[in-house]
Amino acid sequence: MSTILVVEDEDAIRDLICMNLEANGFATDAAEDGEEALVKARRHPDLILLDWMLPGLDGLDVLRALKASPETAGIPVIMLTAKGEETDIVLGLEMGAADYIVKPFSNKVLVARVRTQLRRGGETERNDVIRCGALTLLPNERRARLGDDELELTCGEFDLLALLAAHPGHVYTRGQIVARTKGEDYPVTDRAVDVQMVTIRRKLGAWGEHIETVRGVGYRMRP
Amino acid sequence: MSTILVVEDEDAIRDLICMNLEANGFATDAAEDGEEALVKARRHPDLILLDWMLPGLDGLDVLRALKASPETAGIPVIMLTAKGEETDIVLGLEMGAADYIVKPFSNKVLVARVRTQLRRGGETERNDVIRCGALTLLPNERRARLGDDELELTCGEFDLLALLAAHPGHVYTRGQIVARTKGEDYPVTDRAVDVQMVTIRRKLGAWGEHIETVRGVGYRMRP
DNA sequence: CTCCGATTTAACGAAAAGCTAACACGGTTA
DNA sequence: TAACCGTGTTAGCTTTTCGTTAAATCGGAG
Repeated sequence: MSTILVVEDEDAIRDLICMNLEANGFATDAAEDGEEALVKARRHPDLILLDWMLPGLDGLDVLRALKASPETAGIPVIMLTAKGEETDIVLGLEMGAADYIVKPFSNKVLVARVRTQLRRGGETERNDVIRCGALTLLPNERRARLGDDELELTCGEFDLLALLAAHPGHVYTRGQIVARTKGEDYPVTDRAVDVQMVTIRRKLGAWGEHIETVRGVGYRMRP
Repeated sequence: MSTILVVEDEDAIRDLICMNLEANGFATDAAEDGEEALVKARRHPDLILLDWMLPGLDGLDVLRALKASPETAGIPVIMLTAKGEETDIVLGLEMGAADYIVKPFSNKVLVARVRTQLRRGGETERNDVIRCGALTLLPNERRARLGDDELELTCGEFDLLALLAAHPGHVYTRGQIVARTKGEDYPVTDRAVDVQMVTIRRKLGAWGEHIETVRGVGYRMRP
């Protein structure tokens, strides 16, 4: 599922946009000013909807900061502008914004535009890599390496490992693991997670120790 | 230099757009109806500006035809629509249009949008030769060679192979494969991909091993 | 040290995913 | 019209993965 970061200072509009996006199957994150936006952009949203008129840092400042950091430069940004800010629009597009939408806009247009950008983002290879100690995961290629050795992981094992490795130190309950690798309300026993964990640990060999069991809670990956 | 195909039935507007683009360093080609557009699209323009209200074939028809042909499907299309054609806009974007501009528009906005699309397009595709190990694909001529032997591939087989070979290592799901070789929402079973894969592998002989099945996900090409 | 609940682990069977042959359909050619 | 080609679907078969069960093991509180 794709996550959209919505940056907009007016509560009502922000909530409306978020609700609308969620109704269409997107996850959302929200920020109400430029600084919050820059912080939350580090969480790797798939797309950012950026209001142009913000208190403090304005849209252009935020966009410039986003494009300046390699970590966030690849995230497509759609500007939200009011009528008559045409100069800003050109500036924004030349600064690297992917698109703009003029307020007021309809829900349908918003969603269609978002989809277009996401589709495109999927096409251009975003070569992201998940690294955690000696472990390297390539989600695009669905390959895993430990040091220089290729690991033979099944689909489910890869997803589970990717979840833990993407957030080292974070503890996930078995329920969360199932929800995030199989989908919400996927009907399985908690034991299923344990079992999969066993085979993963076995495949990781000695390095398997880095997956810690947090008794009574779940599992965590140590970097 | 990039060439833009401008499809617009009103002479005055078409000339205006062309002049404007040329003043900004683009080459232009012009068509005044849908059929002419489809013919001229075969000349590989870098981008198409497509008016939505055309005599005869309308914009949607033209877009559909463009996306249906592998030869032209990759060319980004920006729709030119009048105010209040919101339904059309959504339709167009979902049919694969890259963007839209609402008339009347300023020259600056037009050029900025065109640049945005070209920048994007230029980053990705437009390679004359796709090479992956012993495999060589010539998209322009639609020919394929394995070592020194010419391969007899059907149209669909070529597209599929080109997709995988253009991004070695990258795993594509069956859905993505269909979407990118046949078009978004093309109605086929996933099995269709498997079947095509069988014949491709057979034609590749021993080298077919380089196409790996990633169980639970899709297919991947090993360099 | 003992007990109890939580976790690890092996084993088994069910379910899913993939491969492939056979067939169906529409379009083009002889 | 018949034969052919490209393309999809269907269905049977094989391989792999997944989930449950149940027994063994572990860890910490008392």
